[in-house]
Amino acid sequence: MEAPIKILIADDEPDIIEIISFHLNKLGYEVATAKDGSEAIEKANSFAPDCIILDVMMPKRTGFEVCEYLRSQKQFDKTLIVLLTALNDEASHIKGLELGGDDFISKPISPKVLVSRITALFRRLQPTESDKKIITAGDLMIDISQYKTVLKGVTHVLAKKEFELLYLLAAQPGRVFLRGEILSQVWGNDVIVGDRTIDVHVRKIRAKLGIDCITTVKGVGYKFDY
Amino acid sequence: MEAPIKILIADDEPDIIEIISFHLNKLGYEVATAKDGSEAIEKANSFAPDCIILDVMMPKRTGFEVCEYLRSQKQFDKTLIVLLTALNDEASHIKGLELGGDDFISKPISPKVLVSRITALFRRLQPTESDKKIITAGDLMIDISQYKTVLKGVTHVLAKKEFELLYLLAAQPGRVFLRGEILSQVWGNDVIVGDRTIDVHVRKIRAKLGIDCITTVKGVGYKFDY
DNA sequence: TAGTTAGTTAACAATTTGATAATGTAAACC
DNA sequence: GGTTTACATTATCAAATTGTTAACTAACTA
Repeated sequence: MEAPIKILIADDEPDIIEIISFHLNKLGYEVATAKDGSEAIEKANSFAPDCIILDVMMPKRTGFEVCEYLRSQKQFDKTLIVLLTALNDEASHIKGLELGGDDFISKPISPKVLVSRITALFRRLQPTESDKKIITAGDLMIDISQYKTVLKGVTHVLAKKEFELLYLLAAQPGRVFLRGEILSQVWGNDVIVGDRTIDVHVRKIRAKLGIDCITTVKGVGYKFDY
Repeated sequence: MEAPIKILIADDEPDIIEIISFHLNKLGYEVATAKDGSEAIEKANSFAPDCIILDVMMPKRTGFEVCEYLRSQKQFDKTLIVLLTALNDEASHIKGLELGGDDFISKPISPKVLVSRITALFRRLQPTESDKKIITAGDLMIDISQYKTVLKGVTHVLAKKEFELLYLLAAQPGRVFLRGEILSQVWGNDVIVGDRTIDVHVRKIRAKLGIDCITTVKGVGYKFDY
């Protein structure tokens, strides 16, 4: 995510708001606050936060009501909702989660733990992070999820081994890979192939892309340089 | 998900295992258990659970160690990890989450709350945006609620598996799906079918729609591209 | 119960890919 | 200047992968 992550805190106790804001700000989050349930809904709409921390016991509308409302609105589909409460009874805990809350934390709250839990939730929310593996270098783009390379807007289709070899090198531009490293990474340790095989594949990549993005380091190996 | 959700419980106290298993089973989850850290890792590999509940204090390997190990393995990327502990100190709470845990719960645990929290975590894992029932790409429309595809205004009726395969690929256009992914998503992990089965279905889809919207990536898999 | 449909498998054809050998080339070394 | 060394190039062939067709089975339907 490019823009800073936005978090809305809704609680009627100014002390709580202040201490949580302080910790979240310190970590680079953009924070907005609300002092009751109605304001929480207003701010949710205007601020469009990525995460909303809701005290259950608030004037005007309870955290439960706000949570239920937010969950009924499509634009808050992906918004994390963390419910805070002084009550530690099982029933409200379960109710909070059933209304669509992502976490339910009983007071007294350690700000560090709260922040830690929110971080854990955000981590889970980024499923594409590990999937999206796109390397870009100048006008060359290498996308492993699509198994394709795009150079100056033109897509070039590489064979499996060619692609894997290019991807390995391009993942660490400038770093020289020994022939042995390349063999074990791309071909695996079990397969036994000759040294010349690498040369041939390097040549094919150069030919297909039409650019010399792979540099030979004589007597050592190859590196991606573009 | 077609197949039942699998949960692994690791705790050295048989009572805890029994009561949690009971509740999870009742809700239709498939449950496996382990009595120490080493067994937890073994079972994680053989059982391939969607969620792992780890007691922190276990013989052989602690929950922290197991958690750290699992997070270092790529195949457990998407596996939920819930840590249980008798200690309620802030430091281990934060440590557990930083090691990659998705939730951290202090004992004594209410089984209902535990189950409720796990459900909340799973709910978040479900793709909300791609929950869209209708996929459109150019003049092709794929409607899962009616199980039909409309191309240039003409409705084409695909068989169940054909449709599910097309739907999976079309949900993420351009993304290459490995054969293994396709098998586990469309056919499920338990069913064993040959590789040719996928080819045949792809062929049927191409024939019925009359367009080549599925591209073969040799040695890798298939992708939707239109 | 015969006919239909979906799903799967098997067999073979078509295609692509990968590895190797043979040869060419350029720099390094003596 | 000849020799050696290292890498590049080309051509070829075997192996792997996928496409296609046909046939079989199970479930459903009339």
